[in-house]
Amino acid sequence: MVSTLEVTLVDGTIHEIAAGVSAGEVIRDAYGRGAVAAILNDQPVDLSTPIEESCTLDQILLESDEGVEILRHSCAHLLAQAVTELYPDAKPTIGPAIEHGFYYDFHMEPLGEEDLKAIEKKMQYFVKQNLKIEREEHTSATLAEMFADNSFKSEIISDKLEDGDASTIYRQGDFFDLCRGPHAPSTSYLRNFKLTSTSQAFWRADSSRESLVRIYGMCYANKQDLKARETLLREAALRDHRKLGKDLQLFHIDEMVGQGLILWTPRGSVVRQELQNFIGEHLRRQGYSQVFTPHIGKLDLYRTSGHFPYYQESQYPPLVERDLMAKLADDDCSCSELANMMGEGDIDGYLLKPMNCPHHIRLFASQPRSYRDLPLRLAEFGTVYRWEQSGEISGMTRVRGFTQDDAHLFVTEDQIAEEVLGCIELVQVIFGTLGMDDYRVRVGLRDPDSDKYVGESEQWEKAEAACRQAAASLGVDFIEEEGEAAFYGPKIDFVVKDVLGREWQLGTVQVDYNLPERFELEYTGGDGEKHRPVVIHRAPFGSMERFVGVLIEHFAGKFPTWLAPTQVHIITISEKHKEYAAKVASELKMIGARVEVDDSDNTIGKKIRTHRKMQPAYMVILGDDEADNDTVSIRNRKGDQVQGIPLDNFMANLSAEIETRNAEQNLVPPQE
RNA sequence: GCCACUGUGGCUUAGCGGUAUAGCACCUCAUUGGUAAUGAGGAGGUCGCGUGUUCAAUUCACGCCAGUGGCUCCA
Repeated sequence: MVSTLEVTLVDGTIHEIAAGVSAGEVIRDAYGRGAVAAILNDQPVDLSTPIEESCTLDQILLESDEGVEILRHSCAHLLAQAVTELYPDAKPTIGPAIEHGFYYDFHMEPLGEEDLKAIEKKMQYFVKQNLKIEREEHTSATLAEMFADNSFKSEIISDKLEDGDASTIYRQGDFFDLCRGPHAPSTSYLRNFKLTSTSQAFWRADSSRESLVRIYGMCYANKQDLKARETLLREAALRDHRKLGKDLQLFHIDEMVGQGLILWTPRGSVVRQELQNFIGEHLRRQGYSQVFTPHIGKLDLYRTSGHFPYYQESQYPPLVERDLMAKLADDDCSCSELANMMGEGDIDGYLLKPMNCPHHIRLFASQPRSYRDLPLRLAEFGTVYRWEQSGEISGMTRVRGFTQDDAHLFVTEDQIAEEVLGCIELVQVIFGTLGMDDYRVRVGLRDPDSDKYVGESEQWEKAEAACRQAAASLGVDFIEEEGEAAFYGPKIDFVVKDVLGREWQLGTVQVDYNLPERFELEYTGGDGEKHRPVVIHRAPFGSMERFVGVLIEHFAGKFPTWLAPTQVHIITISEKHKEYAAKVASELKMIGARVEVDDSDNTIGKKIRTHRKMQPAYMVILGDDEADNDTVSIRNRKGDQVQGIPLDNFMANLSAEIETRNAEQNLVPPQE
């Protein structure tokens, strides 16, 4: 007599089944096809799992987030199967699902692009075979035996499993892998995948351990999703600020000048200058004082601040005076001796500044300060230099020299909350004006296990509390992340994504009790006693380079009128209109517009096509009709056009659009 | 810094052991054209840099520089 079990589905219906019937069968009867796995008593399991007791059951749809994640994990196994078949010496290590796909790390000889194609082909072959993916349970002893030839898997087994514990493997064809599952039922579920790239990784992300070959792939539930992702990546490539920066002549990076060093072209400099003017207006309103400080400072300054001892590897090496250098050379001083003497302060030198705060702090300390002077807000577009690893440098977003829209606010403890809020409001005004609403707020805290921070615990706690409180008062979601603090204090960061989904920290506000302590800053309070101020560091753009890089992608090179490197391109119909074009150009320049004239003898279609590439806010076309009536014909970037607009009218509207920093272009009504 | 890949006139690109394609851009001439390419002609390159192999290197090898995708790092 076969016993009968009750299976309760999420919709509340109860199915009576015989013991040993698989979860998949019950689900298929109840919901039809479309599941990739099941949830049995709140545990994700394979569809093939036999039901032995009464239970609750739900399906994981192939098209759901959880379903696709399982698919991606199974696809990682498929990759490992293909790799081990083609390269019998390759040792699989780990292979998880990630956003959009999966990767798998192998201990093997490095692969090239050709190899990737061959692996992909082999994977497709296994997909066609439609191999069953089957779960097997084994004791740790058996598992240790099965994976004896793979030291990585052995390490996992001995680390994660107690003696006598059982765990599972998944088998497809001749291939099997240690894995908890669940997995898709068979390889034919995995057909919508594509291998994307290879890279080096380290076993357990530890660079002192074995170097591994990582293979990345993407995988989706259906063909449309895969195609959509491919299309998105192609479109993203078109918005890439490195490509647009070249096409639109916004910046140049020169081999001869150096890696990660941005040369701003005239057109790019316009964008930067407009942004700086914009922020300058807000600084004046908020009571900031503008300062200028040099690009270098003595090593001792940075020993005091902590920059030199704590972050030596990410700075350019110190500059040493010529006479001292000559003397050291005469004394046969070795490089390591020199480094030691610098580290210990036996000789001094200068550092390219990695941050602006020490200079600003010395400005604060240059005079006796009273509580009446606070808050003292010192602002500077200060250029700083950091030795980023060569492989990490990229376009404008990761560079070695960059200009921060920096400021340091010297405040009393009572003023922290209000001043932090003022900083955050500034960031929000800027992001709002530019239509950047897709950002997240991150409160960066200490990593409790790291010793890279300066200062006392007590001060950190106060500062972290201040940041939390400020973030909470924002009214937007924020997350706290350990290990994301600056070395002198916690911070509130505004993080945006670029077109490829990579995150960049832009605006930042940091509360710092430590540097005032290290520099022994003081002010006289209302009580006549000496008190220590708190420093708030803030940079709403972060760096001009990174911000403009992200902005190029945000606008796809189509800057709003106030930011556009050239705002109006004037195009003549024929030679007869040169004179009128010159007149219009000079009047537009009188109101401060950035204008270019094309009175060449190319055809009108040709000229429009050419100028479109440079993305002016508007093109103005001038012919007989316009010259005779003092009007203009205007064309926007979308190709909408309007004719017979009186020149005065156009100028007034253009001025207004620029002055209000309108993110939209409104001078041409949209066409049907 | 590490791994893989890439580097040909301003841009996109063909080619490959015998100093090199084509398109766009540029210049000249003709054309005076109303909203996404008028026609003809011309000029422009020590094929990233260096060393080696070879009778001969842009092509092969090695080293360096720079870029791309990742890894690691990121005050």
